[in-house]
Amino acid sequence: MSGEGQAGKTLTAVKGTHDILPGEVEVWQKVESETKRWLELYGYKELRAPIIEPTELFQKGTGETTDIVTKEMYTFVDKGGRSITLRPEYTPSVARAIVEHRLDLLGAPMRYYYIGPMFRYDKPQKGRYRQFHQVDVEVFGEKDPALDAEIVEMADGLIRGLGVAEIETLINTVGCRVCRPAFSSALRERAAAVQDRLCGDCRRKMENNPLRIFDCKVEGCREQARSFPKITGFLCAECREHFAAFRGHLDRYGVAYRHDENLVRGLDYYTKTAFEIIDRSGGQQNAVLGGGRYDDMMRDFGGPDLCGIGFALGVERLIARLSIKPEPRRFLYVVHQGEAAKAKAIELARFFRRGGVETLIEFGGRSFRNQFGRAGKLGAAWVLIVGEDETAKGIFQLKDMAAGTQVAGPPDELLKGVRS
RNA sequence: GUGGGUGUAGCUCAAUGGUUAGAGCAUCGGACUGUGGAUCCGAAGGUUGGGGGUUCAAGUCCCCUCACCCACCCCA
Repeated sequence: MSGEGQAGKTLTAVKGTHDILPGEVEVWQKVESETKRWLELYGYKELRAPIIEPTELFQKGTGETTDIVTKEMYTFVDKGGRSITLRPEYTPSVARAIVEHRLDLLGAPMRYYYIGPMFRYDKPQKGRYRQFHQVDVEVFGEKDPALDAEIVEMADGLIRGLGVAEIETLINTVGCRVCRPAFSSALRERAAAVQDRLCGDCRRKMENNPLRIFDCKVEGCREQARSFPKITGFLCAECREHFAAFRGHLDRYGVAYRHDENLVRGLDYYTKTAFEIIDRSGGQQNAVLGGGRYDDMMRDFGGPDLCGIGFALGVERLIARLSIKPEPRRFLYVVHQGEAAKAKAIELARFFRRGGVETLIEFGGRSFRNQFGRAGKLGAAWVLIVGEDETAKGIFQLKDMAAGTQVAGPPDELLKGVRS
């Protein structure tokens, strides 16, 4: 394509965004409906927040130091001079909605889900897009580790239920404000001692987020990281008990998981439980789902002291690993010839649609042969024949395209035949 | 933001620096004006991503640029 401002430029979708066309959209619809059904079995209700939010929401909620906030947000100033951001993630919006509408005073469980687009100004690659879609799940106000286990069991069951078999569920704990500082400084100290053997990125991580050294892909760093202190040795009593109880519940559910001490989450607000579901069949962007607990986020955000836990599932990443073929829809194709028949055909199309049958009628005015050919190619289940004779008698022909059989009758009788 | 790869018809791909850039599939029309996705015949479809350069001559070589793909960073 030609560059900006050049003549002959064709318009294309914005970099990192994609059209989801008929043929593929049916897979999305299936994933969305199955997801909704599954989450609602666990008592979740849909909460729909706007796509745009005040920029400040993410600065406070997601964290000023995160990559998302420092370099990945779509931010603009609106005509009223407000700084607006297309949401890069959903959790802050839910927190805002709870505070704004005082949902915490309703007495109902604060279990929410949402499926929709998120926006991050990343460099696109496989499994990573500038507009992408997440299934987002949030629970606020429940601190029992039984919930942590229930959520992981639900997430695991959702992905398996959709047909991704080669998955692995990873769990870890990242401690809390009481115990993490000691761990961080121990880690920083240890990393500093061997820093000449770490990559540049890790030397940088050493300062602001030493936990992330654990998920570096450079072999030298991985090797060093193996001898680094583990979080489990630093956990406070509360975090230790929480993690033990969480695992106990997972065992009771029979969920297969692996404790990965290197699992850290990218967002600042996580506390205690962290989990991820990855696809084992290879590929780089293999994290299909990630989440954890964030017990301090709501309070830091200026809201009530409510703990929270949740996850986000990447819909594109999930669908890339699915091979489901939705059932083709069965529909009726109306063929007609002549002016009077055309008028009747239009009337009959409406009659069948009102009767609940998907009906397609086209107005090309071609031969019956042509129209039949087209009905066959489009995959019509039935063809309704409306010619001069039929129109005059009020008795029409209905052909079953798969069987090749044909019956005659008045419209209401044919409708019954199609619906049975 | 950093690095690598690829750009030719709607799609998948051909074309030693040398005629008017081709093929398959798809589309449309005809054979075929009351019954099928087949077959045969035909048509349409392109500023070879864009711009500049080298050359008698560029789809092909060089530079720039854009887009897509892949990887890093980070994340879903």
